[in-house]
Amino acid sequence: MSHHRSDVVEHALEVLDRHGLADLSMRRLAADLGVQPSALYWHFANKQALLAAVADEVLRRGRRPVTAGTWDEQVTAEARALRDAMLAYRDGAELVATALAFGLATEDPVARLVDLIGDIPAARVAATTIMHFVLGHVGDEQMNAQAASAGAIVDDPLTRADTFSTGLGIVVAGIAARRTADR
Amino acid sequence: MSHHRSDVVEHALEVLDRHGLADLSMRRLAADLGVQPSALYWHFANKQALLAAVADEVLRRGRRPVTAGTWDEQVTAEARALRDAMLAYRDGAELVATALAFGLATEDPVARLVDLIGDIPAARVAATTIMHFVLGHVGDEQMNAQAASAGAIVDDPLTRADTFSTGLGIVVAGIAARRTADR
DNA sequence: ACCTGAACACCGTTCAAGT
DNA sequence: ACCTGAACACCGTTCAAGT
Repeated sequence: MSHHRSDVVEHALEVLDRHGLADLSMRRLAADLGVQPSALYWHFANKQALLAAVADEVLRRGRRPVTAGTWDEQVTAEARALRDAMLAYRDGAELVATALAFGLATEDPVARLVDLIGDIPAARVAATTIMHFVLGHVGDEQMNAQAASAGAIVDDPLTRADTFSTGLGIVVAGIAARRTADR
Repeated sequence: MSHHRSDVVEHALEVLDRHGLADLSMRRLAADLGVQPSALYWHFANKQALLAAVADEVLRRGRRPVTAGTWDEQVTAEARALRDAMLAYRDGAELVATALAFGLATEDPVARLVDLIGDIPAARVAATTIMHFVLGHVGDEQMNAQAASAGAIVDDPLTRADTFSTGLGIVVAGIAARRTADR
């Protein structure tokens, strides 16, 4: 029986979550779908395009409506939603980071952050700074989680949530300083 | 004739700079050295260890003595030095990011930043936030540089240096707010 | 519209053996 | 101390052909 693009993405998400990004190969995914590797190339031009579609789906599923509040509350909420979206799938941060870096994602979380930060000249730089922070922090979190599950280190989720808040607070405070300076 | 560990790293740096991280394979590097792929495993346990050694060398070559000045001037100078170090080699940021993420690097730029930020509870989080910013920004820069050399986009080095300064200023301002709050 | 079959040009890693 | 030779178990991608 035949598959859609969306079936492939759905299956890729499962392989990702169960085995990690390193094991998400075209050949393994094809085997998982009961299909030849070459069949995937009817749906996607190449592996990067497939991964971009998967990253988009991760971001789409994590999207939250904009909350009421001041700009900094909104930016903070958006950053937390992005963190949750990426934490929901194994290696989510690395996946999203590469998709964004290659410019293949259609979801654009940076654009949403730019809107929330508001009309200052540095809005774009500020938004990508937030995004870099979130990607970097969650990337570290997921690395540590993996090391911990391998028994290499002890991992405290409470501490991780705490450092995220503190780091995010630092960046948001920096943007606040910019905003008052720029008007 | 026989090689040292250091010869291998040196050669890897050349392959990296000429062909990029994606083309830096054990087999290609071995061919470049005039040696069988298996020979590399006498020098390094695996590819990750080899890449960590290369990342260490990139960081080592970019290291600068601590300058005089206030803490924020020193942190800014250190962040700029890290940027320059990674910009000096093609895909330097991605290389260093993965080495640091896997915890295999012996160079520890975050520890240096912690020292410069000083004795506040959030020093470690603040330092990794700076590091995430630098890695993310330079990673984007090197992606764009590659896209530009492929003729896909126009790339203005002046703008890139400018966004780096602005973004760094935001994070440093955020840390400054923390420092005054925490004492 | 969706897939097979077969091929091409690659990977990282191990291990006994050589000098 | 440093390397060869050969093998193992993989990759992504292309393309003619099938239904």
